[in-house]
Amino acid sequence: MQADAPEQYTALFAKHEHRKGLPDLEGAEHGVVMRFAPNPSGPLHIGHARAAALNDAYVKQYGGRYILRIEDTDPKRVDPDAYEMVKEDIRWLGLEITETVTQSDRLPFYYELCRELIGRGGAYVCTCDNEHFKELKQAKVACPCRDQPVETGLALWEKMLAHGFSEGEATVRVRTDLFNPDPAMRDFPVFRILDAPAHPKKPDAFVYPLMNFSVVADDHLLGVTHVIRGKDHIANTRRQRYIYDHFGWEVPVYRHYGRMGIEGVVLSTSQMRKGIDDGVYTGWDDIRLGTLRALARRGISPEAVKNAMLAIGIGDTDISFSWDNLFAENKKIVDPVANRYFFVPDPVTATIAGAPHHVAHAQLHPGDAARGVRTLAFEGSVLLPAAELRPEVTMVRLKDLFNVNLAWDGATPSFAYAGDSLADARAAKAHIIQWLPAQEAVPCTLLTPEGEMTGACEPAVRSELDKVVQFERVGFVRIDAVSEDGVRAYFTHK
RNA sequence: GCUGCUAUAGUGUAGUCCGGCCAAUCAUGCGGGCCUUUCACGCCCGCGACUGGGGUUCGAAUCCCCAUAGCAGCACCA
Repeated sequence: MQADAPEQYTALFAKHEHRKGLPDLEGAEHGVVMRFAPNPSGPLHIGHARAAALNDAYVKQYGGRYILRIEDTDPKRVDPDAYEMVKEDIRWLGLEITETVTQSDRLPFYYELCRELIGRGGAYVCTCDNEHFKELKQAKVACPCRDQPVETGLALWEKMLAHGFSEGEATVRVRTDLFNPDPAMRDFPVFRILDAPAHPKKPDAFVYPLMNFSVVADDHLLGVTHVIRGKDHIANTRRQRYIYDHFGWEVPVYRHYGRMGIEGVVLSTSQMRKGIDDGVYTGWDDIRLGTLRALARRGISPEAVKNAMLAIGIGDTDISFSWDNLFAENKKIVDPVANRYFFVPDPVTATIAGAPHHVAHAQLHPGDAARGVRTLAFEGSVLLPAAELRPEVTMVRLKDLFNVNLAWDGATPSFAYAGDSLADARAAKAHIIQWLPAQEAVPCTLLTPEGEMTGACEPAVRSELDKVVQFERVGFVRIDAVSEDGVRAYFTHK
């Protein structure tokens, strides 16, 4: 059979091979041009990461260009600091951006295209009151401006550009279909006048394109072939087709992925900004926020973020984002590289009777002896985690050191050296716990989503600033700050 | 209300276009075990899903209809 019909044979089995990776994009065989188009209202958050990572992955898969387009055509929603923050976040994510455009730099280009669109009869200048227009639209009735001759439209457009109208007095509308069953499609606006606030980058501007116009203009001029965005843009895609049709341009391939619910962090830019201003959050990287910089501060690697987003993919179903899955991706990346250290939460000082002085050597990484060891000198007393010292506990083993017997006088334990034998500890089912030499422990605050945990860590942790390490038996943490007073670490995950 | 989209285990995802190999994939999570001087890593075993109801068919996760649920849009935001 295999020899007779090899093609059918392979097809038979290909069908049920389980696909991994992203689905193919139609028409992408010869490369793609894609874009990531954030609004500069604040730093990027997890929601942005999905669009950013998906587009990035497809450009890498098919080859081509990846455009960063800053969509700053609404001065009300522009934070001047966001331009730089967005770029920082993109660098952190490791996107392979090939070029960057900023829409506020391109206003003359949009104006020229608008002139052309009006000239083609594809748009008109509407001077109706906005509320009135809405009523007409609902009733599928043309507003008086709709029938204006092309010359009138062009003249009114020039008047707009000459500031002959103020805010709200004139808007450019695309001629679509008043009988479209979806009222959202009917003669939607593409340019409006905004007298205030001034645009942070273009203080003299007052005629602004709406997103549906600038996006089409740029996508066409930049040669964008494929667009992957959230399904909140489905209606915009349909609107944009009208503009493409008026110009006679070729339409890109679109994919709209479903809504992603994210729990446990704040994502709304306005809410974040208010919280920062009010002093509720320490900044854009406060770990209670869903920004990428907050994730970075918690010790999440950019690769983990991208991998998690690619695993979610471009399905149009609404999904809920899983922190567990992100953490699992991160652990795969971080576990092989993170050095191990002792951190003793809620430390109790214990003087151990009868113990010889001893220098312990603990591996920096259990899977990689070549990385070397940390040395901890035992000189009589140690710090132990209070949670391990419960009245029913009669023996513990200090990891990489020796065994300790506990004798309880009521609630007060006393500690005595119990030999070096690991076998003894195993026989006694003693917990193997982390410890620190009392004389050289460094104060350490561990910040978790649940709150602050105070404790102490090894002195060597001081050299791990900005790195993710594992506090043995506690979890992975990122060393956020090192000072005279000690170490501050953020809990990443188990 | 109008317009459109979607529905696979706790979570994410493959399979759905072109019905049979699907008593349904992989990951994560959870439970158990092994390994281990970490409650990490690794390995093994297990748990767990085709929204409901009709229809077409020899045969339906896959096609059709209805229901239900969720989501998006109906901005001079992006």
